[in-house]
Amino acid sequence: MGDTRDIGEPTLEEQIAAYQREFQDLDPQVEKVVSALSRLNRRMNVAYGRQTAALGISNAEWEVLKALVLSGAPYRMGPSDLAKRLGLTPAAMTHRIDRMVAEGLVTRERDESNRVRVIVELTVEGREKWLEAMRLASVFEEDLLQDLSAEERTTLGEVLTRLLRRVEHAQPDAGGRLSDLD
Amino acid sequence: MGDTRDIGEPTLEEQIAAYQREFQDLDPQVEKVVSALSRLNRRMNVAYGRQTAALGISNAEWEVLKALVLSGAPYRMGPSDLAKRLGLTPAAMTHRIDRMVAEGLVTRERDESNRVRVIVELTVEGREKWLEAMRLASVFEEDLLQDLSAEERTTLGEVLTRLLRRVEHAQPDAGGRLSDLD
DNA sequence: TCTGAAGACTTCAAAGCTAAAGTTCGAAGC
DNA sequence: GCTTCGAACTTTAGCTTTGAAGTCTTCAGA
Repeated sequence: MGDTRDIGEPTLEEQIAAYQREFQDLDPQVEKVVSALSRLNRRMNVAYGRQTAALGISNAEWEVLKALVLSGAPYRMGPSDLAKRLGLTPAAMTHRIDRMVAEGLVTRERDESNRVRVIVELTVEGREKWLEAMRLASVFEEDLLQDLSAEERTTLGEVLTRLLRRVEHAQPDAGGRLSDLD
Repeated sequence: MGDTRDIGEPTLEEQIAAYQREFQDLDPQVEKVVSALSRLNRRMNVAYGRQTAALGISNAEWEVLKALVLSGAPYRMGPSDLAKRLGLTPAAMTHRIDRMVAEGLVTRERDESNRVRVIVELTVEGREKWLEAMRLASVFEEDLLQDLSAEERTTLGEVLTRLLRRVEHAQPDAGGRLSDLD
Protein backbone atom coordinates (compact mmCIF):
# COMPACT_ATOMS: atom_id res chain seq x y z
CA MET A 1 0.00 0.00 0.00
CA GLY A 2 2.54 2.61 0.98
CA ASP A 3 5.74 1.24 -0.45
CA THR A 4 8.72 2.96 -1.90
CA ARG A 5 7.66 3.25 -5.51
CA ASP A 6 7.92 7.03 -5.70
CA ILE A 7 11.57 7.14 -6.66
CA GLY A 8 13.01 9.07 -9.55
CA GLU A 9 11.33 12.36 -8.82
CA PRO A 10 13.25 15.51 -9.62
CA THR A 11 14.07 17.70 -6.64
CA LEU A 12 11.67 20.50 -5.87
CA GLU A 13 14.15 23.02 -7.27
CA GLU A 14 14.57 21.09 -10.51
CA GLN A 15 10.85 20.81 -10.89
CA ILE A 16 10.30 24.53 -10.45
CA ALA A 17 13.06 25.28 -12.94
CA ALA A 18 11.33 22.94 -15.40
CA TYR A 19 8.04 24.76 -14.87
CA GLN A 20 9.76 28.08 -15.55
CA ARG A 21 11.24 26.67 -18.73
CA GLU A 22 7.98 25.25 -20.08
CA PHE A 23 5.50 27.83 -18.87
CA GLN A 24 6.93 31.30 -18.53
CA ASP A 25 4.07 33.25 -16.99
CA LEU A 26 4.24 31.44 -13.69
CA ASP A 27 5.18 32.98 -10.37
CA PRO A 28 7.95 30.75 -9.01
CA GLN A 29 7.08 31.72 -5.47
CA VAL A 30 3.52 30.55 -5.90
CA GLU A 31 4.63 27.41 -7.62
CA LYS A 32 7.08 26.63 -4.86
CA VAL A 33 4.36 26.80 -2.23
CA VAL A 34 1.94 24.71 -4.24
CA SER A 35 4.47 22.07 -5.26
CA ALA A 36 5.90 21.73 -1.78
CA LEU A 37 2.41 21.44 -0.34
CA SER A 38 1.34 18.67 -2.65
CA ARG A 39 4.60 16.81 -2.41
CA LEU A 40 4.66 17.01 1.36
CA ASN A 41 1.15 15.67 1.52
CA ARG A 42 2.01 12.76 -0.74
CA ARG A 43 4.99 11.78 1.38
CA MET A 44 2.96 12.02 4.56
CA ASN A 45 0.29 9.75 3.14
CA VAL A 46 2.92 7.20 2.23
CA ALA A 47 4.18 7.35 5.81
CA TYR A 48 0.69 6.95 7.25
CA GLY A 49 0.14 4.03 4.88
CA ARG A 50 3.26 2.30 6.15
CA GLN A 51 2.11 2.77 9.70
CA THR A 52 -1.43 1.52 9.26
CA ALA A 53 -0.16 -1.40 7.19
CA ALA A 54 2.03 -2.35 10.14
CA LEU A 55 -1.17 -2.56 12.20
CA GLY A 56 -2.86 -4.76 9.62
CA ILE A 57 -5.34 -2.20 8.35
CA SER A 58 -5.49 -0.07 5.22
CA ASN A 59 -5.55 3.71 5.02
CA ALA A 60 -9.14 3.40 3.84
CA GLU A 61 -10.11 1.52 6.97
CA TRP A 62 -8.22 3.98 9.11
CA GLU A 63 -10.33 6.78 7.72
CA VAL A 64 -13.54 5.01 8.65
CA LEU A 65 -12.27 4.38 12.16
CA LYS A 66 -11.29 8.04 12.42
CA ALA A 67 -14.70 9.28 11.36
CA LEU A 68 -16.43 7.03 13.86
CA VAL A 69 -14.15 7.93 16.76
CA LEU A 70 -14.33 11.65 16.06
CA SER A 71 -18.12 11.46 15.97
CA GLY A 72 -17.86 10.78 19.71
CA ALA A 73 -19.41 8.11 21.91
CA PRO A 74 -21.29 5.88 21.25
CA TYR A 75 -19.32 5.86 18.00
CA ARG A 76 -22.21 5.25 15.64
CA MET A 77 -22.94 6.56 12.18
CA GLY A 78 -25.09 5.63 9.21
CA PRO A 79 -23.42 4.40 6.02
CA SER A 80 -24.47 7.45 4.03
CA ASP A 81 -23.19 9.86 6.67
CA LEU A 82 -19.91 8.00 6.63
CA ALA A 83 -19.86 8.10 2.86
CA LYS A 84 -20.42 11.85 2.81
CA ARG A 85 -17.83 12.37 5.48
CA LEU A 86 -15.21 10.39 3.57
CA GLY A 87 -16.14 11.58 0.10
CA LEU A 88 -17.19 8.17 -1.17
CA THR A 89 -20.31 6.96 -2.92
CA PRO A 90 -22.75 5.00 -0.75
CA ALA A 91 -22.00 1.93 -2.83
CA ALA A 92 -18.32 2.05 -1.97
CA MET A 93 -19.26 2.50 1.67
CA THR A 94 -21.37 -0.63 1.62
CA HIS A 95 -18.42 -2.71 0.45
CA ARG A 96 -15.97 -1.09 2.79
CA ILE A 97 -18.23 -1.76 5.74
CA ASP A 98 -18.59 -5.36 4.59
CA ARG A 99 -14.87 -5.83 4.87
CA MET A 100 -14.59 -4.06 8.19
CA VAL A 101 -17.41 -6.09 9.69
CA ALA A 102 -15.63 -9.25 8.55
CA GLU A 103 -12.49 -8.02 10.29
CA GLY A 104 -14.34 -7.20 13.47
CA LEU A 105 -13.58 -3.48 13.39
CA VAL A 106 -17.22 -2.38 13.26
CA THR A 107 -20.68 -3.91 13.54
CA ARG A 108 -23.63 -3.26 11.26
CA GLU A 109 -27.23 -3.51 12.37
CA ARG A 110 -30.62 -2.18 11.33
CA ASP A 111 -32.03 0.74 13.23
CA GLU A 112 -35.10 -0.69 14.99
CA SER A 113 -36.86 2.68 15.12
CA ASN A 114 -36.51 3.16 11.38
CA ARG A 115 -35.82 -0.04 9.56
CA VAL A 116 -34.53 1.70 6.44
CA ARG A 117 -31.57 3.00 8.34
CA VAL A 118 -28.47 1.07 9.20
CA ILE A 119 -26.19 1.77 12.12
CA VAL A 120 -22.47 1.20 11.88
CA GLU A 121 -20.86 1.04 15.29
CA LEU A 122 -17.22 0.89 16.27
CA THR A 123 -16.20 -2.25 18.15
CA VAL A 124 -13.84 -2.19 21.08
CA GLU A 125 -11.26 -3.75 18.83
CA GLY A 126 -11.83 -1.08 16.22
CA ARG A 127 -11.37 1.66 18.77
CA GLU A 128 -8.13 0.11 19.97
CA LYS A 129 -6.84 -0.11 16.42
CA TRP A 130 -7.52 3.58 16.02
CA LEU A 131 -5.72 4.39 19.22
CA GLU A 132 -2.69 2.40 18.15
CA ALA A 133 -2.70 4.14 14.79
CA MET A 134 -2.99 7.52 16.48
CA ARG A 135 -0.08 6.77 18.75
CA LEU A 136 2.09 6.01 15.73
CA ALA A 137 0.78 8.98 13.79
CA SER A 138 1.32 11.46 16.58
CA VAL A 139 4.91 10.36 17.03
CA PHE A 140 5.47 10.78 13.31
CA GLU A 141 3.82 14.18 13.21
CA GLU A 142 5.71 15.46 16.20
CA ASP A 143 8.93 14.32 14.60
CA LEU A 144 8.00 15.92 11.33
CA LEU A 145 7.57 19.33 12.91
CA GLN A 146 10.54 18.91 15.20
CA ASP A 147 12.71 21.52 13.49
CA LEU A 148 10.03 24.20 13.71
CA SER A 149 9.96 26.57 16.65
CA ALA A 150 6.72 27.01 18.58
CA GLU A 151 6.26 30.34 16.89
CA GLU A 152 6.80 28.90 13.44
CA ARG A 153 4.26 26.18 14.15
CA THR A 154 1.68 28.70 15.20
CA THR A 155 2.28 30.86 12.17
CA LEU A 156 2.19 27.88 9.83
CA GLY A 157 -1.08 26.68 11.31
CA GLU A 158 -2.58 30.11 11.02
CA VAL A 159 -1.49 30.65 7.43
CA LEU A 160 -2.70 27.23 6.32
CA THR A 161 -6.03 27.87 7.99
CA ARG A 162 -6.39 31.10 6.06
CA LEU A 163 -5.69 29.29 2.80
CA LEU A 164 -8.13 26.59 3.77
CA ARG A 165 -10.86 29.12 4.42
CA ARG A 166 -10.19 30.62 1.04
CA VAL A 167 -10.80 27.32 -0.80
CA GLU A 168 -13.64 26.27 1.43
CA HIS A 169 -15.72 29.38 1.10
CA ALA A 170 -15.14 29.75 -2.58
CA GLN A 171 -15.56 27.65 -5.66
CA PRO A 172 -13.25 28.00 -8.63
CA ASP A 173 -15.29 28.93 -11.68
CA ALA A 174 -14.65 27.59 -15.18
CA GLY A 175 -11.66 29.88 -15.56
CA GLY A 176 -10.14 28.75 -12.28
CA ARG A 177 -10.84 31.96 -10.46
CA LEU A 178 -12.07 31.75 -6.90
CA SER A 179 -15.33 33.59 -6.35
CA ASP A 180 -16.28 34.31 -2.77
CA LEU A 181 -19.55 32.84 -1.62
CA ASP A 182 -20.15 34.83 1.53
CA MET B 1 -14.46 13.12 -10.76
CA GLY B 2 -14.04 16.21 -8.64
CA ASP B 3 -17.58 16.97 -7.62
CA THR B 4 -18.99 18.42 -4.44
CA ARG B 5 -19.40 15.27 -2.44
CA ASP B 6 -17.24 16.36 0.48
CA ILE B 7 -20.03 17.95 2.45
CA GLY B 8 -20.76 17.34 6.08
CA GLU B 9 -17.25 17.71 7.34
CA PRO B 10 -16.80 19.26 10.74
CA THR B 11 -14.91 22.52 10.80
CA LEU B 12 -11.21 22.35 11.47
CA GLU B 13 -11.78 23.66 14.98
CA GLU B 14 -14.44 21.05 15.73
CA GLN B 15 -12.22 18.32 14.42
CA ILE B 16 -9.30 19.35 16.59
CA ALA B 17 -11.56 19.54 19.63
CA ALA B 18 -12.75 16.02 18.85
CA TYR B 19 -9.17 14.81 18.64
CA GLN B 20 -8.44 16.36 22.03
CA ARG B 21 -11.45 14.64 23.48
CA GLU B 22 -10.63 11.19 22.12
CA PHE B 23 -6.86 11.20 22.33
CA GLN B 24 -5.47 13.35 25.09
CA ASP B 25 -1.76 13.17 24.48
CA LEU B 26 -1.89 15.14 21.26
CA ASP B 27 -0.38 18.55 20.70
CA PRO B 28 -3.23 20.65 19.31
CA GLN B 29 -0.78 22.90 17.52
CA VAL B 30 0.75 19.97 15.68
CA GLU B 31 -2.64 18.57 14.88
CA LYS B 32 -3.82 21.87 13.51
CA VAL B 33 -0.94 22.07 11.09
CA VAL B 34 -1.34 18.47 9.96
CA SER B 35 -5.12 18.62 9.61
CA ALA B 36 -5.09 21.92 7.75
CA LEU B 37 -2.38 20.63 5.45
CA SER B 38 -4.24 17.50 4.49
CA ARG B 39 -7.56 19.24 4.17
CA LEU B 40 -6.14 22.02 2.05
CA ASN B 41 -4.57 19.50 -0.24
CA ARG B 42 -7.81 17.61 -0.64
CA ARG B 43 -9.70 20.77 -1.57
CA MET B 44 -7.04 21.78 -4.05
CA ASN B 45 -7.19 18.42 -5.76
CA VAL B 46 -10.94 18.74 -6.10
CA ALA B 47 -10.42 22.14 -7.71
CA TYR B 48 -7.78 20.79 -10.10
CA GLY B 49 -10.12 17.93 -10.95
CA ARG B 50 -12.87 20.35 -11.86
CA GLN B 51 -10.53 22.28 -14.09
CA THR B 52 -9.07 19.31 -15.95
CA ALA B 53 -12.55 17.84 -16.37
CA ALA B 54 -13.58 21.08 -18.05
CA LEU B 55 -10.81 20.43 -20.56
CA GLY B 56 -11.99 16.89 -21.19
CA ILE B 57 -9.12 15.10 -19.45
CA SER B 58 -8.80 13.38 -16.10
CA ASN B 59 -6.43 14.27 -13.31
CA ALA B 60 -4.63 11.02 -14.07
CA GLU B 61 -4.02 12.08 -17.64
CA TRP B 62 -2.97 15.52 -16.53
CA GLU B 63 -0.25 13.95 -14.41
CA VAL B 64 1.12 12.04 -17.35
CA LEU B 65 1.14 15.18 -19.48
CA LYS B 66 2.90 17.03 -16.68
CA ALA B 67 5.62 14.41 -16.34
CA LEU B 68 6.26 14.45 -20.07
CA VAL B 69 6.35 18.23 -20.37
CA LEU B 70 8.61 18.66 -17.35
CA SER B 71 11.01 16.08 -18.76
CA GLY B 72 11.76 18.73 -21.42
CA ALA B 73 11.90 18.52 -25.21
CA PRO B 74 11.53 16.21 -27.06
CA TYR B 75 8.97 15.19 -24.39
CA ARG B 76 9.70 11.47 -24.43
CA MET B 77 9.77 8.91 -21.66
CA GLY B 78 9.55 5.16 -21.30
CA PRO B 79 6.49 3.61 -19.66
CA SER B 80 8.40 2.38 -16.65
CA ASP B 81 10.04 5.74 -16.07
CA LEU B 82 6.62 7.33 -16.22
CA ALA B 83 5.28 4.70 -13.86
CA LYS B 84 8.04 5.36 -11.35
CA ARG B 85 7.58 9.08 -11.68
CA LEU B 86 3.84 8.86 -11.03
CA GLY B 87 3.97 6.13 -8.42
CA LEU B 88 2.04 3.59 -10.46
CA THR B 89 2.70 -0.02 -11.36
CA PRO B 90 3.91 -0.64 -14.91
CA ALA B 91 0.64 -2.46 -15.59
CA ALA B 92 -1.43 0.60 -14.76
CA MET B 93 0.85 2.69 -16.94
CA THR B 94 0.25 0.40 -19.91
CA HIS B 95 -3.50 0.90 -19.65
CA ARG B 96 -3.27 4.61 -19.04
CA ILE B 97 -1.09 5.05 -22.09
CA ASP B 98 -3.56 2.97 -24.12
CA ARG B 99 -6.29 5.46 -23.33
CA MET B 100 -4.13 8.50 -23.95
CA VAL B 101 -2.96 7.16 -27.30
CA ALA B 102 -6.60 6.62 -28.26
CA GLU B 103 -7.30 10.23 -27.32
CA GLY B 104 -4.35 11.52 -29.30
CA LEU B 105 -2.53 12.99 -26.30
CA VAL B 106 0.59 10.85 -26.73
CA THR B 107 2.06 8.40 -29.19
CA ARG B 108 3.65 5.05 -28.39
CA GLU B 109 6.33 3.45 -30.48
CA ARG B 110 9.12 0.89 -30.08
CA ASP B 111 12.60 2.16 -29.60
CA GLU B 112 14.45 1.04 -32.75
CA SER B 113 17.82 0.97 -31.02
CA ASN B 114 16.53 -1.34 -28.32
CA ARG B 115 13.37 -3.11 -29.32
CA VAL B 116 12.45 -4.02 -25.75
CA ARG B 117 11.93 -0.40 -24.90
CA VAL B 118 8.91 1.69 -25.74
CA ILE B 119 8.89 5.44 -26.20
CA VAL B 120 5.93 7.50 -25.16
CA GLU B 121 5.96 10.91 -26.78
CA LEU B 122 3.75 13.91 -26.20
CA THR B 123 1.75 15.00 -29.23
CA VAL B 124 1.26 18.64 -30.14
CA GLU B 125 -2.31 18.28 -28.98
CA GLY B 126 -1.16 16.79 -25.69
CA ARG B 127 1.19 19.68 -25.11
CA GLU B 128 -1.55 22.18 -25.80
CA LYS B 129 -3.86 20.44 -23.36
CA TRP B 130 -1.20 20.76 -20.72
CA LEU B 131 -0.73 24.43 -21.45
CA GLU B 132 -4.47 25.06 -21.16
CA ALA B 133 -4.56 23.16 -17.89
CA MET B 134 -1.60 25.14 -16.60
CA ARG B 135 -3.24 28.43 -17.48
CA LEU B 136 -6.28 27.45 -15.43
CA ALA B 137 -4.19 26.07 -12.60
CA SER B 138 -1.98 29.12 -12.34
CA VAL B 139 -4.98 31.44 -12.11
CA PHE B 140 -6.42 29.28 -9.36
CA GLU B 141 -3.15 29.10 -7.46
CA GLU B 142 -2.55 32.82 -7.70
CA ASP B 143 -6.06 33.44 -6.40
CA LEU B 144 -5.58 30.96 -3.59
CA LEU B 145 -2.52 32.77 -2.27
CA GLN B 146 -4.00 36.20 -2.92
CA ASP B 147 -4.41 37.13 0.74
CA LEU B 148 -0.80 36.32 1.58
CA SER B 149 1.81 39.04 1.46
CA ALA B 150 4.97 38.47 -0.55
CA GLU B 151 6.81 37.93 2.70
CA GLU B 152 4.29 35.40 3.95
CA ARG B 153 4.52 33.50 0.69
CA THR B 154 8.28 33.31 0.93
CA THR B 155 8.18 32.16 4.53
CA LEU B 156 5.50 29.59 3.79
CA GLY B 157 7.48 28.20 0.86
CA GLU B 158 10.61 28.02 2.96
CA VAL B 159 8.94 26.30 5.91
CA LEU B 160 7.17 23.76 3.71
CA THR B 161 10.44 23.01 1.97
CA ARG B 162 12.05 22.31 5.32
CA LEU B 163 9.27 19.92 6.24
CA LEU B 164 9.54 18.27 2.87
CA ARG B 165 13.25 17.73 3.32
CA ARG B 166 12.56 16.17 6.67
CA VAL B 167 10.22 13.52 5.21
CA GLU B 168 12.27 12.99 2.09
CA HIS B 169 15.58 12.31 3.74
CA ALA B 170 14.12 10.16 6.45
CA GLN B 171 11.96 7.09 6.66
CA PRO B 172 9.56 6.55 9.52
CA ASP B 173 10.45 3.33 11.30
CA ALA B 174 7.91 0.88 12.69
CA GLY B 175 7.25 3.17 15.61
CA GLY B 176 6.67 6.16 13.40
CA ARG B 177 9.85 7.93 14.33
CA LEU B 178 11.82 9.65 11.59
CA SER B 179 15.39 8.46 11.40
CA ASP B 180 17.75 10.64 9.44
CA LEU B 181 19.47 9.00 6.53
CA ASP B 182 22.25 11.46 5.85
C1' DT C 1 26.13 -20.19 -32.05
C1' DC C 2 23.63 -21.43 -28.13
C1' DT C 3 22.03 -20.96 -23.57
C1' DG C 4 20.64 -18.65 -19.42
C1' DA C 5 19.62 -14.55 -16.95
C1' DA C 6 17.87 -10.11 -16.60
C1' DG C 7 15.12 -6.23 -18.17
C1' DA C 8 10.88 -3.89 -20.21
C1' DC C 9 6.57 -4.20 -21.22
C1' DT C 10 1.96 -6.59 -21.48
C1' DT C 11 -1.67 -9.72 -20.06
C1' DC C 12 -4.69 -11.68 -16.60
C1' DA C 13 -7.37 -12.12 -12.40
C1' DA C 14 -8.94 -9.91 -8.49
C1' DA C 15 -9.79 -5.69 -5.46
C1' DG C 16 -12.03 -1.30 -4.91
C1' DC C 17 -14.26 2.47 -6.88
C1' DT C 18 -18.28 5.04 -9.48
C1' DA C 19 -22.80 5.67 -11.64
C1' DA C 20 -27.05 3.96 -12.24
C1' DA C 21 -30.65 0.89 -11.37
C1' DG C 22 -32.95 -1.76 -7.91
C1' DT C 23 -35.22 -2.70 -3.14
C1' DT C 24 -37.26 -1.70 1.01
C1' DC C 25 -39.34 1.14 4.29
C1' DG C 26 -41.62 5.42 6.00
C1' DA C 27 -44.44 9.49 5.39
C1' DA C 28 -47.70 12.50 3.14
C1' DG C 29 -51.84 13.24 0.38
C1' DC C 30 -56.30 11.71 -1.32
C1' DG D 1 -56.70 2.58 3.66
C1' DC D 2 -54.33 3.13 -0.64
C1' DT D 3 -51.13 5.29 -3.43
C1' DT D 4 -47.27 7.80 -4.41
C1' DC D 5 -43.12 9.93 -3.32
C1' DG D 6 -38.77 10.13 -1.23
C1' DA D 7 -34.95 8.40 1.68
C1' DA D 8 -31.40 4.88 2.77
C1' DC D 9 -29.13 1.25 1.51
C1' DT D 10 -27.73 -2.59 -1.78
C1' DT D 11 -26.88 -4.59 -6.22
C1' DT D 12 -25.02 -4.55 -10.85
C1' DA D 13 -22.02 -3.34 -14.60
C1' DG D 14 -17.98 -1.18 -16.02
C1' DC D 15 -13.50 1.11 -15.18
C1' DT D 16 -8.84 1.78 -13.03
C1' DT D 17 -5.37 -0.06 -10.35
C1' DT D 18 -2.56 -3.83 -8.33
C1' DG D 19 0.24 -8.13 -8.09
C1' DA D 20 1.63 -11.98 -10.41
C1' DA D 21 2.52 -14.45 -14.43
C1' DG D 22 3.83 -14.28 -19.27
C1' DT D 23 6.30 -12.63 -23.59
C1' DC D 24 9.81 -10.70 -26.05
C1' DT D 25 14.48 -8.74 -26.46
C1' DT D 26 19.14 -8.05 -25.15
C1' DC D 27 23.47 -9.40 -23.26
C1' DA D 28 27.03 -12.27 -21.22
C1' DG D 29 29.27 -16.50 -21.04
C1' DA D 30 30.20 -21.34 -22.74
